[in-house]
Amino acid sequence: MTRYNHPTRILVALDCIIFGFDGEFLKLLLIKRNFEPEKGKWSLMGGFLNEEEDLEVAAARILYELTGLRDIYVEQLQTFGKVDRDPVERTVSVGFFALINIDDHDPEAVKAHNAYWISLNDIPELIFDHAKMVELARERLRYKAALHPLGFELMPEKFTIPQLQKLYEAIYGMTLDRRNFSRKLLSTGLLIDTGEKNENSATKKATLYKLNREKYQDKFHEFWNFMPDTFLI
Amino acid sequence: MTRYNHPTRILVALDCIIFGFDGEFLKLLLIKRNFEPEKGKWSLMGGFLNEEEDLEVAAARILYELTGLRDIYVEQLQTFGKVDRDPVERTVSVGFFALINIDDHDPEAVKAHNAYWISLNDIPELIFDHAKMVELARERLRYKAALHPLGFELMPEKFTIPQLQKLYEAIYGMTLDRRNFSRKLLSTGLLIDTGEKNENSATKKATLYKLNREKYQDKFHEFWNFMPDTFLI
DNA sequence: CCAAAAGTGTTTCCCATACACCCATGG
DNA sequence: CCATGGGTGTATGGGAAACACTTTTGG
Repeated sequence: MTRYNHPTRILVALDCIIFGFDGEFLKLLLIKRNFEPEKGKWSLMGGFLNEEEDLEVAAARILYELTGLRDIYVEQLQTFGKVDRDPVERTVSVGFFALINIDDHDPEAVKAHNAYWISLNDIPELIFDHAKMVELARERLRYKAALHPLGFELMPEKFTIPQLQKLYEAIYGMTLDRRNFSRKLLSTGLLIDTGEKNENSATKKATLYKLNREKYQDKFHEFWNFMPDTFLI
Repeated sequence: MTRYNHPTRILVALDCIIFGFDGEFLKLLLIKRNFEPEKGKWSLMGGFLNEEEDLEVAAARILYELTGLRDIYVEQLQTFGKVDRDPVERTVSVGFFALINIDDHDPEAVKAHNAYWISLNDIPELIFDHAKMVELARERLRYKAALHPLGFELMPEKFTIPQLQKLYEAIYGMTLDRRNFSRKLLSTGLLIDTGEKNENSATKKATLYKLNREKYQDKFHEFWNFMPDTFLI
């Protein structure tokens, strides 16, 4: 079998930055490592690329292994390739950015990997360059969520507008005007009124909406404007 | 020396999508391969990642080798990792997106690599998945140039507003209103009037501007709006 | 009846758009 | 003096932002 005449073949790893939202805080699914290397420390969920496996397939495999979920929102973040990023051996790692509904994950799988949902405000020290990956993923979320209706990926099937507003306020660390936010969202035509109300409320029950999936697919790449003009990245 | 107990180490390649603008057309720097594999066919400029070399350093090395330029605009595009993307051997390739002033490149280096500037309208068939890389890079350029003052990277040191408008029209394949474009650009405060005029003109000579580099650095990541609101990706 | 949260309405003001007009230059 | 392209001015409309008010619910 023919091969290239180049000496350097390298381990290719994948690391997944997995976001969730519990109604109040933005969270990441992190692993308290009960295996080597760096046993006992915190890290992202990762794995190695196999010989006969597409890169995206490997990412889906690793995400499924930890969360029990398929067909979730995943995009490539960036590839990290500093020589010394992994002290064990030269490794290039492709970072993947995932958004899931925090209620959908399989608790068994998460527990089996010794993984926990950690608020973005309380991220512990992470191994290797994982902190840099998290920071970049956070910027990417802030960037894209301002322009595209990304936030729905973090919501349950049915949700209220105030819940969605809380998500945006968590992403950007700022408060938003209730009335303008609601109008902006409804004007996108992305919301379908389910006719139901949120029963978990001590006051006026908010309307439960679901996502208009067809329109969401069609218009996802258009530029929208989910944040006030006064907001700057 | 300790190593990971994983069997698959893979060649890591880099491929560079290099954009230039000649005043009329957007162009790519492509290679007519006079070496194996796929000798005689067209491809992007690429190379392999070395053992003791950071990924970004490798990209800069490859770009320097072809153009003779350092400190140009480079960003990671995406990593391509289909199993069969390279028929010679399993190879993962990191795509890099570069913007250069077409007049600055070293013609000797370009000639030595048998490279040519090809208009984006006339891209020939490319090897492997390079056509996909080009398409993605093109989308990235269209995306970012609408939001950030990226276009200046493709301009010479001194340029006129009509020249810049021609660039945007080439990127998006549409005509723009002269007067609104000019106002929008000037209102950013990114342009410094050099006091000189473009002498290569048969009619009224346009003002030559240069980029306000400090402001450009500071404000690059803010959201701007260089395209009409009616424009959708 | 009251407090807290959800929903709807209104006014104002800025800015993007779509125009028209004037200026400079070479032939 | 005229054709071509560069530069400046202006009216208008839509939409974002900043507000006030009403409605629903549980206690």
